[in-house]
Amino acid sequence: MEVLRARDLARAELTRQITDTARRQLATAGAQGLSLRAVAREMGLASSALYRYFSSRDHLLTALIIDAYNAIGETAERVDTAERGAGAGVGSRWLAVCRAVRGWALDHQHEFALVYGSPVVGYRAPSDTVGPATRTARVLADILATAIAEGVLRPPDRPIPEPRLVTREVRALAGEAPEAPYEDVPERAMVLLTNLVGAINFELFGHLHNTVTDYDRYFDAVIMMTAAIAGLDVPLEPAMTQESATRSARSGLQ
Amino acid sequence: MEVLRARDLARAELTRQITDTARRQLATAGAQGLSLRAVAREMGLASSALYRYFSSRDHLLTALIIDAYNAIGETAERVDTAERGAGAGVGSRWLAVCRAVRGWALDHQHEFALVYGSPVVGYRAPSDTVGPATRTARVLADILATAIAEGVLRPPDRPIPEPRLVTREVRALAGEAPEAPYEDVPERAMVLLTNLVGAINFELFGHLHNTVTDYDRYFDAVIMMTAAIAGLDVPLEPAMTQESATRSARSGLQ
DNA sequence: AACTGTCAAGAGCGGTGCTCTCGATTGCGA
DNA sequence: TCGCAATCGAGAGCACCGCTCTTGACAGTT
Repeated sequence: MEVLRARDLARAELTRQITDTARRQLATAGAQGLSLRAVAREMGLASSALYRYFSSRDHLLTALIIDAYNAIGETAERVDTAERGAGAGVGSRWLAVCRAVRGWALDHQHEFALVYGSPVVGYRAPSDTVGPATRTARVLADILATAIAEGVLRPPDRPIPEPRLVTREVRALAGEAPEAPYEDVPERAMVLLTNLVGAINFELFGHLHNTVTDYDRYFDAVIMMTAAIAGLDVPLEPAMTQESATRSARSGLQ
Repeated sequence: MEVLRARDLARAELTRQITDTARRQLATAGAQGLSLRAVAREMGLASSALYRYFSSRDHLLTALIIDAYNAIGETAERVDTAERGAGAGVGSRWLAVCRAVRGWALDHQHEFALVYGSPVVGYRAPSDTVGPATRTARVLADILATAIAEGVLRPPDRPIPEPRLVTREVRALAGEAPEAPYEDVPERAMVLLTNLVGAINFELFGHLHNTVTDYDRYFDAVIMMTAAIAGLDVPLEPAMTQESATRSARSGLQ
């Protein structure tokens, strides 16, 4: 038993080394540039040996995608927990989480593009990815639910009329579906999430080039403006303390 | 002279045939799947012959990108001109243009992903693309400028304070920079454009899967909600007359 | 008719994902 | 303790890719 476990351990270790190497390669060559041969070469293995661990390039990609989703979600959860622990209000929590997601994206540009950019052609994401994919959404939904509970969410000027536009699963993401006058908050939350990802992608993909002067301040302003869609007030005063993003995406991914 | 012109004509014709074939192949294989050899094979040419017309795969990609930008911009311009001719208000014009852009994106998913999705690795867009890229933005900026001129744009509740966050070129996109209380409209317009692209990408990339019940109505709601960021009222009542989008992107790109 | 520039074709280079076979090693049950 | 079976890495090979270079055919000009 023990020795068998030893073999499995060795196998797990090598599997981890493969994904790590692949992730490093992803950061320099992009998703479509991910080469099994190059991974094998860097590890000093024959390319065929990798197929003992990942039966295809797609399976390796899936592993990387799940890892990326989890990393983003874990970042969001950690930052929100810290903010909540520091007694921050819902607006500050919201901004902090959004900043943290952007920070992660700037630090892991190709990984972010892997999950939120153009899908890799011929690749079909298995259902294993949906769980990790919702972690970030869950954090954001929880903040909005807290805002409702605290009574600090401004009801919308123009509510989205029936019928509801999001599925039951989404409405249930932050517990029970909100009651009047907050019935359309799930729809509005979806817009906020879409815009968060969209704003990051826009920056990452280079479309902000020559259009924006201060990327950090602009991002904060975007979050402030879009949060208003859900009636959430985001304070802009606190000094920028991006979690880990040091460089801007001025140049974008290669 | 005449004969020489005949030769140039033949060359132009073949060039067009190449881009058409490449575009068709783009729709089935994606940007990174674009293969010069496959294009040549489909045309009954030797792969090497294509290099007489496009000195590299990147040059062919650039041509496709410029074509896509122009097609989107031309769609936006045409729809807006038609709406304006029909006496539509700024809100209706805005919605119509956004719908048209989404419609084009749904009909040309991989082309849209080519310009607004993850950049192709190793590809550096030449400056030739910036002109066509701003056509759509110009249309949207013009609508907002009209809204200001007509006095129907609601001033923001929380203006973006100085300093301005967008470059002078962007501020000048719709003529003169707007005056108080509309100084921050360019920033807000940027958010609207980002969100338009982001919402389409989110749908195209499959992230709306299992979260939204009615893609068309949801998109309209998104546009209505985000337009409010700039103080623009978008009417939702008029029947959905998507320009050319017939199928939804429920499945997304392959 | 001779020349000159343009053209498509073909071979070849180094790269890719993936499959298959073949030894070598390793861990477990008898 | 020994033999067997499972596991492993290596290597060759297939069909594909972008791209380069050379070659021979052709057309338009002089």
